[in-house]
Amino acid sequence: MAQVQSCGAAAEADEATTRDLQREETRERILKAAREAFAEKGFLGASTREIARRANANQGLITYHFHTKKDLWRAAVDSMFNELGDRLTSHMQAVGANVRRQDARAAIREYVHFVAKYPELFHLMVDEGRVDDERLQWLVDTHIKPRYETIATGLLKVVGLDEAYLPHAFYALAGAASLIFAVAPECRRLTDLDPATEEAIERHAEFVAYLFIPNDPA
Amino acid sequence: MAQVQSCGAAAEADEATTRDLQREETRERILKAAREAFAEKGFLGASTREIARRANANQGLITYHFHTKKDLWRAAVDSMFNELGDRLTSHMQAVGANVRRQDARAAIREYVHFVAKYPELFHLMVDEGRVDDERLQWLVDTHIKPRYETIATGLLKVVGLDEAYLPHAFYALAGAASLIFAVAPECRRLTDLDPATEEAIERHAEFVAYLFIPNDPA
DNA sequence: TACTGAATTATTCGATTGACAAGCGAATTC
DNA sequence: GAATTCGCTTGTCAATCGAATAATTCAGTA
Repeated sequence: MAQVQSCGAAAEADEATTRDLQREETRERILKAAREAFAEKGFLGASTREIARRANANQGLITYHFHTKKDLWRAAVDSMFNELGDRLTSHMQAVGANVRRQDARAAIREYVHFVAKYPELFHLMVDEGRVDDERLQWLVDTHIKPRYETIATGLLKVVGLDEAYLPHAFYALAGAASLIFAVAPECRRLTDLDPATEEAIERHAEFVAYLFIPNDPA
Repeated sequence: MAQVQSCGAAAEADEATTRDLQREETRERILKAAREAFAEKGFLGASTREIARRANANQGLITYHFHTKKDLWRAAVDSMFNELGDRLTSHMQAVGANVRRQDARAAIREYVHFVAKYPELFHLMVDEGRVDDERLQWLVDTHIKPRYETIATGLLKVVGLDEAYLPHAFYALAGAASLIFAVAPECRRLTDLDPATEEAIERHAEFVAYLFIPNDPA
């Protein structure tokens, strides 16, 4: 992940720059620690000192590289959505214009696997979605809205869904797909199932897929 | 909400006790404010000073009546779950031993209406369910486990559900029912729907009920 | 009425938070 | 090789947190 501009034929300055390498390396180290910490403790629960400690970096470096804690959080969310959004949109685009039920189920399966691998995204959404502040506005506009459009149109096409039910279906799907992984420790304590196992993920994916897109076309 | 032991025929001391009345009244006022504040800001985001301000009470009263902030939170959770238990179990018992699909749908409807009224319960579950600490253990053992049993057996009876899918169905239902209300500000910003309105709640209840218990018995 | 004890207030404490300023020292540049 | 840039460290600041303590008010009792 510590890649710098490795392309050779550039016009301006792109020397090896040992300094830039280390700069990017520590920046990435902090970012990774921030993602983990925010996922575990939430925005308020994770302190910049703990993030720095996780990243084996000085606390002052956070201010130096990311200005404020909020900006660090923003960068962490960005990196998550970028890394993981690619998976989903590419899958959706592969499905194409005329979606069939099997394709839609596969997309839901992909979505479930996605949220299972990165439950911190769900935590972020729930953490930020409850208070209507400037952070939420940024989150919705830059990341959630485009994803909503994609999923929504897909659901409209496949299942004969009244447009009025669209928000309901969207949030029902998101919740049904994500919650079990978001509260995995609780699930382990409540049942004898570990949601993190591959079989549990696949079983949940199948359940949710057939829940929203049943066999009978009705 | 400021009811005291109004029953007359008691053995020991149950004088009118103007003081006990006021004591219980302020206690309840703080509890209500705490529930609201915890729902909006989360456990860390809500300060005891803000809770006291909301309750029109002095901050010291929180320590006096509830000892610590965690105990206040615990009491808030208790009061919420007790109300949920009353509503849901009475509804479940009315359903009786041989559950029919319509009855099960009604129960789900009731559940949706409840989580719509108290989205803070979902926030609590997500907040606490992600870290396996002593708070989670208490939460699962005292509140979630009994509710899990109830809902699980209900689902097993009505829908022909493989027991292996039980945890998946439970969390899928909880997530599908709750998320849209838990992130209501986000939903308002994302769509043109306000999940807090009565019609939106009922529409969501109907959607979820028929999602998990479709018309065709198959 | 004088007294008592509980409910409430006012004040303060130690700890932790995010953020900042000054300086160091190695890498870079001239 | 001297000068300088810049990633980084150290130390510190005001603000805010939960909680404890002392002071005060006031209803109930004898």
